[in-house]
Formats: sequence, structure tokens, C-alpha cells
Amino acid sequence: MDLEETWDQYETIKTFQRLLISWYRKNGRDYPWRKTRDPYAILVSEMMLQQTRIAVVLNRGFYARWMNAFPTWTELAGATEEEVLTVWQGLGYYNRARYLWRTAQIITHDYGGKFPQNLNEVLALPGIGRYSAGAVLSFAFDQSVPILDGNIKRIFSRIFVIEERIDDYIGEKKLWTLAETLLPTLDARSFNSALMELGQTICLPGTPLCASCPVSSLCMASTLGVTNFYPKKREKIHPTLCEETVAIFEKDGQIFLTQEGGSRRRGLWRLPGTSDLDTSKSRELIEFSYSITRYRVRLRVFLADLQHLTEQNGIWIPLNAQEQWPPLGAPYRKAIEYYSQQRD
DNA sequence: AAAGCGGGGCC
DNA sequence: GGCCCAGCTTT
Repeated sequence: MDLEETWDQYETIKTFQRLLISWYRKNGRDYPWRKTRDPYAILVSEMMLQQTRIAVVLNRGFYARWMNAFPTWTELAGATEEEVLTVWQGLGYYNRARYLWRTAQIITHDYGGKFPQNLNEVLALPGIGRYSAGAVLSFAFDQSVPILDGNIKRIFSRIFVIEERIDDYIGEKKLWTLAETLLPTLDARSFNSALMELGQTICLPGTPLCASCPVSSLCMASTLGVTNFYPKKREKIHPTLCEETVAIFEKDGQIFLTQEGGSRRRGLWRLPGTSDLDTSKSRELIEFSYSITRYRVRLRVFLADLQHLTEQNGIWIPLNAQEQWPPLGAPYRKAIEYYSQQRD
């Protein structure tokens, strides 16, 4: 459905902007990255929040730790990849940390330490797509550049009862056009923030709180009572089950680790696999499941005898000095922590 | 156009 | 268990 058919262009759009922004002034939360106009501090938050909930980034201290370790472009650019991954470990999607690191090097070397304010230059930075570019330009510089994330897709999908799947090209194109059309020239920062806040607290993925929504009277899905049917999405592929066995080798209070190869958790460390270890002769320590991308993995952890250690490349880490551990994939860290506790 | 990429919190 | 999250890059 075209916007022109739904809303009589100008006046309704102005009303929508006004209702949304005034709601946000009363109800917007005061996140650390909303207290600043520093493009670095804002970009760090945007990178961390890609496919990641605010509660995780905030409550588990990722944002504070990062800003403390790397307060500016310069400190980040001067760090090593291992240092960067260590601070990022546990957050997932580790390429994000590398992209941010590479961006810091580009900003310090090519831009004299000043973040560009031109959309195409921002889009050329690694790990920054259309959403993140719009977010930094609107939040840091109050430029009138649209953003579109999961929250905003859901909101627009309901307001305009969009039948196209929001994760397909056609639907995305339509949604971006809406984001451009509805965006005000002035105070884009508040408008963009308000949309995300609305998606986060009112226009929820499950049952939205339409009674508390400032724009419910303009929302077709709410008016028709069909909010639960929107947004439309692609069918999910169900996870593939697989099994993984790893070994804990201990020597002089140290544990043996190998480094991740391939593209998954690249650069992080892990417990060695046990492809050639006869697990029937080893004691199983613990077993649990975790999900990664499209797999559901049953992980079995064995206590192995040193004579079975054939792997050459690896490191030994002190079991009782966690601060000396290198960046580890979350499941392996958990297994080692469990072993460490149980052993005492 | 589709797949790959982590991990956790909540139902 | 599955769902979803302040997405982006690669194939």
C-alpha cells in the first residue's frame, strides 16, 4: 500500500513526527551513548548492538569495559587484534570487533582522527552498512539520514500493514522508502531515537502495547486488530543437530588450548577436539548444548590423559589465573570454568 | 537472493 | 526447545 493512499501526505506525516517525538521526550531512556555526541562512542554502541540486545551490552558491562580499554580512536587503533578480541569476547559476531578496529585505523591514518560526515565515506568503512551509517550521522551530528533496524521494520510493517516479508529485498526497499519519507529534516536525531525506543518498549515483537502507543490511531494493524500478523517474515530454517567432543588436558595446573581455524570464532581459542581420542577410555566431565548460527551443538567435554595429546600447535593457560586467559569461545570458557570449580 | 556469522535472555 | 535481537559481508 502506497503511503499516499494511506495518509494524506504532509499533514499526517507532521502529526506522526510530532506525536512520536513528544512521546520520546517523556519516555526515552538515557543510555550512555545518548549522553554524548562523540561519533566514536556512538559507533562503538552501534557495532555492539548489531543483532544484540541492549541489556546484554549494558548489564554485562561490555560497553563500559570497551570504552575504558579503548576510550578514543587512537587507543583502539594502537591495540593488537588479540587485545580487541579479549574485550569483545562473549559478545559474539567477532568480525564486528575487527571492523571497528580497522575503522579506528582508517580514522586515525586517513582522516586525521576526525570521523567523516559524508554518508558515502561512512558507508565505505568496514562493518558499517546503511543502518549504522545513518545511526552515527543522525545521532552524532543530527543529520537527516534515515535508519532502519528490526524495531523500525516492525513498526512500519504494522502501521502500513505491509504484506511483503520484511527480510526480503522487496520488503526492505519499501521500508527504507518509508524511513526516508517519514523522516523530518529537523531533529532527525530525536525522531530516529524515538522510533527505536517505541519498538523496544511499546511495539513489541509479541503482543504490542497499543493502549500506550502515541501513534496507535495512525496504525492500520492496531486499528484493524491484526498486529499479531505483522511483520511477515521468511520461514526459518530449523537448526541442524551435530555433536562435538573436546578434551581437557591438564599439566602442572595448566590447560591446553588450540586456536580456532576457519571462519567461525576466528582468532579465538578453544579446547582441542578429540577426533582421534578414544573417548571410552576417558572420563566425561560435562555435557551441554549450545546454538551457533544454524547449528544446535551437543558438546561433550572429556578429561583426557596426557598421552593422548597429539596436537602440536597450542598454548597452555594457568587454570587459576583467569585474567591471563586469551579470548575464548563462550562454550569452552564455560567448560573450563566448570572444571576449575569442580576441581577445588 | 541466500547463507554465514555468536551468544544470551525470554517465552 | 524456538524466537529475536540498534546488521553486515560474502557467495
